[in-house]
Amino acid sequence: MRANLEQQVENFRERCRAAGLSLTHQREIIYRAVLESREHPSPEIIYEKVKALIPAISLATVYKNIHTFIDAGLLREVTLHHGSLRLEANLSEHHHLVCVRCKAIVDLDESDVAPVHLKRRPPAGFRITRASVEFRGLCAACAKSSKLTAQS
Amino acid sequence: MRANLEQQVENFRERCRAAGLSLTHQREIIYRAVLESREHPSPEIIYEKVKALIPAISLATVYKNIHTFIDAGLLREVTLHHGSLRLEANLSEHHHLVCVRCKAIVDLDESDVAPVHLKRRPPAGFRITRASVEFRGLCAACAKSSKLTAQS
DNA sequence: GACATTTTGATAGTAATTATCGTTAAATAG
DNA sequence: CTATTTAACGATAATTACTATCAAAATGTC
Ligand SMILES: [Mn+2]
Ligand SMILES: [Mn+2]
Ligand SMILES: [Zn+2]
Ligand SMILES: [Zn+2]
Repeated sequence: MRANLEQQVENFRERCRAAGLSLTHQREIIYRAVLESREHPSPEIIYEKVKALIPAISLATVYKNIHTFIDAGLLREVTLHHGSLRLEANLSEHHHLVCVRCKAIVDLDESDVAPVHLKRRPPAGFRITRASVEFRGLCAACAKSSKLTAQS
Repeated sequence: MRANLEQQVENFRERCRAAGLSLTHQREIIYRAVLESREHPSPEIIYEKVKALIPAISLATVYKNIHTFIDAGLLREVTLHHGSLRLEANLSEHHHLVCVRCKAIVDLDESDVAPVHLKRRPPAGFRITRASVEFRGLCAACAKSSKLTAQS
């Protein structure tokens, strides 16, 4: 499941070529920085790490490449809703259906999903208070208007 | 599961009193606006809805009260990571453990979780491409430093 | 290596959110 | 019911995260 680093970097180079992306020094360093991070880093964190290796790098370059990589399917974003706060008053346990295109969020009742549970003990003394499932996909409207555009 | 509106508003009033929060006109209108929204609205959307009823309301008031409500457990945020983009290079199907306090995200292997699946047909022609579980709770470090502060 | 095309770095600009502060409304005491 | 205290509000400046612009530099192709 966890291929070795150089193998993943080689795969990265191939996918860049396939996607017609120039293989720049910056790109490889940025990609490696994410690859080596276990903590699901923010662009700022990546910027700090990359700056240690390429002091002259611009924050804009980091952001631009992160988006390039996401579009090419080389990286993924943890949540589709980092753009702004999204609220709900429904405090009952339930799940969500999210459209990767328009970001719509639809509630799914708890009873509509097979019970989720962690088989192993949570790592490192973590106390779990709730669990919910996020189903990602395309809503009907978006599916109609787009016939496959590299999606997470 | 879906109590009637006025009942929920009455519950809201009680919880405000219990939490020592003044019952202002603005608060009730804001809370109702979220309660009546099925679409997991952003603060801007709530602001627009509320403005129709209280034209002089300030956007800052909407934001402040939303946070007051979240802190009091009256509302919940859909994602704990709306502050900034969080990345991952792990493209395999897996799940997450998230600390509600420090926002740390830890990977859980797919094999550690009972298989998730939707029992019913997805509503309205939604095409699901992937599903992942988010377990929320407190990491060991945060559990140590906080003995219960109203958490989602 | 020369040329066309991308990408980069610097920086100005924008969107979402938060802080500040003087004014107003809610809660409480009398 | 009125006065007083305290919490909340509205206007707006400030901050944070991100995006657009554009001239200079690096890539890829022949
Ligand atoms: Mn919901
Ligand atoms: Mn992950
Ligand atoms: Zn959609
Ligand atoms: Zn924590």
